[in-house]
Amino acid sequence: MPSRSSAPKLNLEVVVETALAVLDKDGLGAVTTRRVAEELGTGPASLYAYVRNKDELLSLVLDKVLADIPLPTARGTWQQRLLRYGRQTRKALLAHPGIAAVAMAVPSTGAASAARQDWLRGLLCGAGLPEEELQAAVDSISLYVLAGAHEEELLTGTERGSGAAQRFEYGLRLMVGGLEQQLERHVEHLPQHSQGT
Amino acid sequence: MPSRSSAPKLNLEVVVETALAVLDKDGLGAVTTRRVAEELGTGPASLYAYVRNKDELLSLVLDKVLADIPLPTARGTWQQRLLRYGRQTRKALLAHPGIAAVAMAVPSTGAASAARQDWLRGLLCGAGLPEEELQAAVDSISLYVLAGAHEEELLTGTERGSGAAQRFEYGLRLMVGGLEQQLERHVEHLPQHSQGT
DNA sequence: ACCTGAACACCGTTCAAGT
DNA sequence: ACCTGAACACCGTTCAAGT
Repeated sequence: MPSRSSAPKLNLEVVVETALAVLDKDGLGAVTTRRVAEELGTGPASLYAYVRNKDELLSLVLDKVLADIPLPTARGTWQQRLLRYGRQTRKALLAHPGIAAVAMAVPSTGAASAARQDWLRGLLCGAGLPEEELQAAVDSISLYVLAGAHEEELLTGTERGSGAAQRFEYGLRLMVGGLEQQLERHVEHLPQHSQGT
Repeated sequence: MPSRSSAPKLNLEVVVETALAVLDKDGLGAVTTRRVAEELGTGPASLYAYVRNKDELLSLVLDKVLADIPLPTARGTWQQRLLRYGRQTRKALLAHPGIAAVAMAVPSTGAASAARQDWLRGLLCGAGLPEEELQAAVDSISLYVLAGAHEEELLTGTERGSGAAQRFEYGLRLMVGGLEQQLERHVEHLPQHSQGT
């Protein structure tokens, strides 16, 4: 309504959406400031009104993808929920080829990333993992899931049969098994602990 | 001795060594075809007599680093040897900041990489892991070690206190614990199996 | 404040030409 | 066969200038 300024043609949200659209269509290599700007009908310099640099743009694209990944429901054991978390995250990342490479390359700032870490933390805390191990456990799981998806991204069509999915599942189960073992050790040492499920 | 051709000024080994020296001195970002060529007193085009492209050069640099990492001795349990493998690999990769990023980015071809995978395979086979699980287990361990080192590389000096090393150790132990659990399951189902160590 | 054309300082790679 | 200068087709980012 005020006449003193025309509405901006661009905004941060549309810049991030456009970058994600380019990634989905032509891969991470196609996400250049020039290409994103071109898609918006302008030049690369225009993006810098909304973003400090290309890394920040990629971080925002990553967080947008993470924000759209559902978190598992509370049904089932913590093991089942952790496995579902890993599978859902892997599947969602692979739907945007190249985004896992971004996740490995840029520090995981962003609200969606933090929310997912908090969810994992709550899950493992509820399972009985002691406070001093929570962060290390959350980091290990997060790292494995992101790295596994990233490795699958690199495989060409022929190599990425069902084998890759099964290897991902196997490693995820190894970590779940390791956590179970860790919990047993604490139960031994703290026999008064009440055990749920 | 033959006069019909002068000795080449360059060879593949010196190109790879120079690229690694640049990486060690100024980081992965400084490893450009121009910089490596300049260090050799020539232009970037000269490298292409020895290397198909930059990715191949980086693969060779990676394999050179991997070849210099010692493999643990046969002393101790398989768990102890696996932990030593992980710690030694992490330490050696972190001595060349940026090389873990290369390991995550390029497919792990190369003789040294294959030799290390074979060593892991032999270790887990000796531990009693069934044939059909070996590849998945080797891949999971390799992936975790490389990704863990890569993540640590990204941390700046202040963030990379002892916390990062402890988180790496924790995740590595989770995988070892998961493998132990996996082995117990197979012992249950194959009670005639003779168990060593 | 928002936007932009043009330029700067780089890249990886190719190729014709030299020896 | 080995080597190279020069060019090609790109990059991310900056900045003065416009509105």
